[in-house]
Amino acid sequence: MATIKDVAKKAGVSISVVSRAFNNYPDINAKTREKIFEIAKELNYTPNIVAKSLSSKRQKTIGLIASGIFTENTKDTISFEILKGVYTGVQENDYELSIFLIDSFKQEQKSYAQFCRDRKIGGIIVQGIRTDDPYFHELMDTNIPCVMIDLATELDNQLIGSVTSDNFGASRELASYLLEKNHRDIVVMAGTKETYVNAERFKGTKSAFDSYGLELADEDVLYAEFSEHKAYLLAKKYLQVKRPTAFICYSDLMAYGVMKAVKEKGLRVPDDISVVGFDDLMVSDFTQPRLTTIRQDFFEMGKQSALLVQQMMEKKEGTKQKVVNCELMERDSATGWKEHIKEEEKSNEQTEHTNDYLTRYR
Amino acid sequence: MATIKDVAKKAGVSISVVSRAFNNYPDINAKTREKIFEIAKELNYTPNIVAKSLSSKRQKTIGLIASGIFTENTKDTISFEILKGVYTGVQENDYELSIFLIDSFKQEQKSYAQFCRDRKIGGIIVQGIRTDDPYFHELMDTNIPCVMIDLATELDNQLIGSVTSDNFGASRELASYLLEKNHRDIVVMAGTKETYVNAERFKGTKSAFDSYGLELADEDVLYAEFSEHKAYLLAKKYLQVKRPTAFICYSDLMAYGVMKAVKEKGLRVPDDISVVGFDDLMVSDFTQPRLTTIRQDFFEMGKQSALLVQQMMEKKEGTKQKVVNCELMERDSATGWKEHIKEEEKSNEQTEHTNDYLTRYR
DNA sequence: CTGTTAGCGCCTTCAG
DNA sequence: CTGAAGGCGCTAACAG
Repeated sequence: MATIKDVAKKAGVSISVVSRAFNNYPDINAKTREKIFEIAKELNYTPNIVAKSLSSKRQKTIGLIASGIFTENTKDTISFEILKGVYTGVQENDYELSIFLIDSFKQEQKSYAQFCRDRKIGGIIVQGIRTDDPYFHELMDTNIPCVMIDLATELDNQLIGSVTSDNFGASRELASYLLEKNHRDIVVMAGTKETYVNAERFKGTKSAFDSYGLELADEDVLYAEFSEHKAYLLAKKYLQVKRPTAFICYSDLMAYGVMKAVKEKGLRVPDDISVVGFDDLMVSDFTQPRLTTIRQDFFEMGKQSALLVQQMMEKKEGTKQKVVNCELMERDSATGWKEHIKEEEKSNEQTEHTNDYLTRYR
Repeated sequence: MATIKDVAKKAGVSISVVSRAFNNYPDINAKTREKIFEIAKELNYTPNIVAKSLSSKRQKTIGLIASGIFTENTKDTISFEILKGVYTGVQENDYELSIFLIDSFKQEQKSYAQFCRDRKIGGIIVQGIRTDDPYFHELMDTNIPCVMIDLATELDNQLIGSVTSDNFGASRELASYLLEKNHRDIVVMAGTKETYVNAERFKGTKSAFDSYGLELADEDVLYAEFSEHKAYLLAKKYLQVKRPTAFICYSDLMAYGVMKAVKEKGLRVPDDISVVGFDDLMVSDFTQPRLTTIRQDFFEMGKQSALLVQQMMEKKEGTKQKVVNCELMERDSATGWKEHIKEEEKSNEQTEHTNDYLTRYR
């Protein structure tokens, strides 16, 4: 375990020179610097991050605070994708990552702000935490730069950034997709009303309806709080009185619930009712039928968050709101309304071919 | 940001007393201790972990080194489960966790040992790294306690522990399950031969065959390196010449590949050929048909690893090899072999265990 | 039981 | 361009 001292001694300079060399200070003789690096390599020396973090003025560690990871549906692997993205972005510029996973069940939650102080965390990324979380507000009141994933920020706070999917655009595209296919009796299985992503998606849906001169009736908008089971129950109830031609769901999980309700009603997806989702979870490529949905690039969102928070930590200028594009994954759970009836009549045999193989290579 | 100094001053004691109070030293007056805690709470003080880690003799941070997370099949969410388990186990006892994700594609890998030194890591958990990784050996040569997940350890090194699934037992159960259902033409889609888990699973399979007086022919054991696509290709090729009644796959991913090959051959799963897997990935509950497989409890494995490495760091006695139980998930991809059932009906059950049988099916 | 005194390994003024 | 010196916040002997 070589320390900075060893390097300094062997190089015949003082430790402060070594330190400066390693931190890319400009005021070091090129030769000295070179020699130092040489010796460092020889001695297999790398700066101790802990000591560095303790003594240094500027923080180099980023905190990722994620909630709901333990309680969330196991089909839901979004947090992992985000984590991978964050890790990638953090590592790219030699920052350190410290993760803090919140379990909303456990009582003994610790203050996020304290978590940061104790670890000398200089910038943080929050994901999946609720805006009414008291610790969240405490955190916002610190002077630590913070980027939020999928959370709105009306506050014009220079210390707060955000990264989200293009919820509006994607949602608009999704609704348009159905509208183009002549669906007119559409019900929206929304998530949690107060939520930022929900609001954005709803705007997108409405915007698409607007373009067609259509309106969304209140009774055709259901709120299932992003829960598979609640969506199932709501859809089931709805189908007892009405028969729409399509469901737009604001999450894949809810789409699964809806599909279940539709099937239990003795109806077919998509022949009788089309169902589309939002997220593109892994499982959506394996449902029966495969779910047409919006793919969110969670990895990219994580990575962008890391990059953004670094930018803020380094006090560089730049936009503090990043939007990541989505992609419509056209699969088998939605079909044209009316047209498909004709199609079905003329070609019965073709259809069997499509659903057969589950395993596909991308 | 209150520091230990502030608390000491306000409490009218020296900082070392505060330090000792917080570290539960016995030689502190109960009243003093109480007062210190009181003031600490008042000042909202908690010890700075970085400073602690720098100055303390005993290390309190655990490293998780995981490989293959970025390159692995996206259906494969095993690493995430392990991570969650590790996090849980680490947090339970106020250790710190530092993660190190290796991307085998990237050239610029860093030394694991250095990673540990730089962070004052006192114990580490490795997952998914290959035994022929040079950095791995360097790590083993340090005096840092290390627990390996799903890796064998013949070495009787006091600094090395391991946590694995009960690969042998589960595999034996899996084969027995098929054997009981009268399958006799079974092919094994194995993983990577040199791998610990593969060897254990293979032993399990053989053990089950032994109990039935059967043997496994070499040509009926295929090695697909745990790859979905390779398994698909191997199965496809195999089916061109032979027609087994069942496939035992040493991973779910490979089972998907096999199912695909079976279906492409115009055969049905499980009516014509049964297929079973190992892992129980999320997707296995959604394949068509749903995959019968062995569920591994990766969360528990992660948690046990964390607990074990702590035990080693604290130099406590105890077993250094932990085995986590698996569970057979009986779903729809395997069924009884009908022709055998008929045969059996006419003949005596006793004959089943004779040598006749063995020769007949060799 | 408590205080004093060195560090842990590095960064960062401030002189020179 | 380089060196000396004083921390960062805490732990750990060692006296008292």
